[in-house]
Amino acid sequence: MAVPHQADSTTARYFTTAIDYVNALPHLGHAYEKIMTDIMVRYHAMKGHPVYFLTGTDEHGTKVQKSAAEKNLSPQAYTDQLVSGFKESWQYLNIDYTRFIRTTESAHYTVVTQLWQTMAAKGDIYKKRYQGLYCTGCEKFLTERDLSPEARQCTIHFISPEPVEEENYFFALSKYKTAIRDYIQSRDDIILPAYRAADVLKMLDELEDISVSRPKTTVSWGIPVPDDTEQVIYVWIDALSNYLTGIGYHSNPEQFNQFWPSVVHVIGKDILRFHAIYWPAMLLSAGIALPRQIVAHGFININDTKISKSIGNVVSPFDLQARFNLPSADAIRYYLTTAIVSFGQDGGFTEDEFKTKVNADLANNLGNLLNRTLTMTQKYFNGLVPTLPENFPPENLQPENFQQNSVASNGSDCLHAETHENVARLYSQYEFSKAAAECLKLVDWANKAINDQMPWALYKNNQHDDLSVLMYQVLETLRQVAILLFPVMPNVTAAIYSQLGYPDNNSQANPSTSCFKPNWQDLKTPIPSGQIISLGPPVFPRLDSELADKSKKTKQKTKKNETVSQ
RNA sequence: CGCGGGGUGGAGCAGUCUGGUAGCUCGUUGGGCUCAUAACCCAAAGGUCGCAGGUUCAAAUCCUGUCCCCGCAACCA
Repeated sequence: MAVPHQADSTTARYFTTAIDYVNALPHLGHAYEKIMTDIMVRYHAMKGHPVYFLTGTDEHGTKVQKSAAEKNLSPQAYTDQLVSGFKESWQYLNIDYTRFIRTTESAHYTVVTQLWQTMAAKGDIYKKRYQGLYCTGCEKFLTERDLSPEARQCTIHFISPEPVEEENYFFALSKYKTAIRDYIQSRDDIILPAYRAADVLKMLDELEDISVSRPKTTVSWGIPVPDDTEQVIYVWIDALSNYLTGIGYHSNPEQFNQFWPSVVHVIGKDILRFHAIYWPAMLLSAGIALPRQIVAHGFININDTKISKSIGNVVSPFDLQARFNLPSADAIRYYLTTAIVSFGQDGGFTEDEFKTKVNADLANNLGNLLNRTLTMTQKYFNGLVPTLPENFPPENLQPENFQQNSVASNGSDCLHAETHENVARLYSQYEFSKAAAECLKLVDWANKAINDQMPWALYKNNQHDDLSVLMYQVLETLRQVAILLFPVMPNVTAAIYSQLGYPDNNSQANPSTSCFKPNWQDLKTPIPSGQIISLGPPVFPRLDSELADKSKKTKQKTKKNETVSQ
């Protein structure tokens, strides 16, 4: 999707993910959203922009209350358990969040209570008797749509719902209809992908006030309504306002003012309604500036089916780690990044596709390029980054000046400068799959350069200058690829950098977090000649490599036999 | 007439906004190379872009109609 370039007055960016409801451990769907957001954050950090990254968990409500009771735990103890599972997953996936918020934090209680009071003072919250049809199976009120047209029964439980009367607080949502329409139309990139904005505008037409509380008798696990001991605040105000708590709306005004409202909410397409309508309305009511952007991503299907516990196709990051013995989460990050080419669409995961994609792109192309390059550097240059020939004109590092089959260059001041610009543009437009593809083109270019110029032949023929330039170019290309792909794969790129001979500050205390924190400007500081490379084990071993070897060997044997028999 | 997304070589996808000889990855077949994780490089075969009309000198791309798949209820992003 196209994102027009805009000159924001501030470069600060505040990225949020949806907070996850803690009723089960995270799977690839959860992971996708966090990884996408993490890439945004890492990219902007590389560009030198101040960034703040909030993620967390939504912990109130009946389901948590019920699940906790089933396990004989207090709701708090129950959520504590699950939350640590979330945090472990995010740590494994290298989700580099600034703050992890839990809606059960006392800081959040303060913000929610205050927000409620502000909205109430504005006259936007009122009490209303609500009569509805309650299904004891669903444990909720049904709408007309939930009823079978003939029997007027619940379409799930096939029982007739009972009329029940409840007194709830309502939020005057419809009052803000026009203001929200204006907001959404104020720029063409408030909601991304753009086609979703039209959807939201349609929803606005039939907008009614929403119920924002529940009787304590129904839900006790929640934040109490101020000055009413009988009622508990329902999900909307409780959950959405985490974005305020998380940036220090109440506790850290300085930080809040630095980052608000340059906030980008990254969410699933299913909760767009709440973020594009309810949330702005609440903010308008409270007199708080509206978010800069709402980015609605698509879903990851597994084996062509929606992720679903009842279908049983849930795959967690740890499942993959165990199944493929992954050295780091980068394979998962890379796969999910490239699984959806057009941001906003759905994508798919299958074990076969995962293996194929990771082997082809990361092991065969990127990993193997590093390996073959370093081996040759070891062999031909005693493990030192070659020195360019005396009086070598720097502009001759341009691929098109050095060899014919080269990537295009616009004549900027360093190797692959045009790619740098393309990748930056794609990252800033959330086109991560295309950004990664652009980086892989450099890898292809280098693999081809080696094949075309045959450094082993140059070495034999004592064409030392040509050999030096070629190998230098390839080493420098690898260095740049490591920087460019850092947002997607923080681990592998760190390993590449380290094997290229850069000091590795990887702390022993926390090996999963590398200290490799490249800056976009580093692209322009080429690898120093004479640097001692550090050839190590493959940064990206093939997945299931024994099997791959076997099948290939069988094939070759067959081939040879055929040749012999001829 | 509910809303939205999608139907492009064997598989998975770009391209559709801004019409102009159909592109990428994987797979298949043939060849090359030997530095490498049996990886890498080259070449070939394979699609009239769901279907039918229309606009146009020209349509995957615009317009109309139509068929098929998926999501819009819980668990769940």
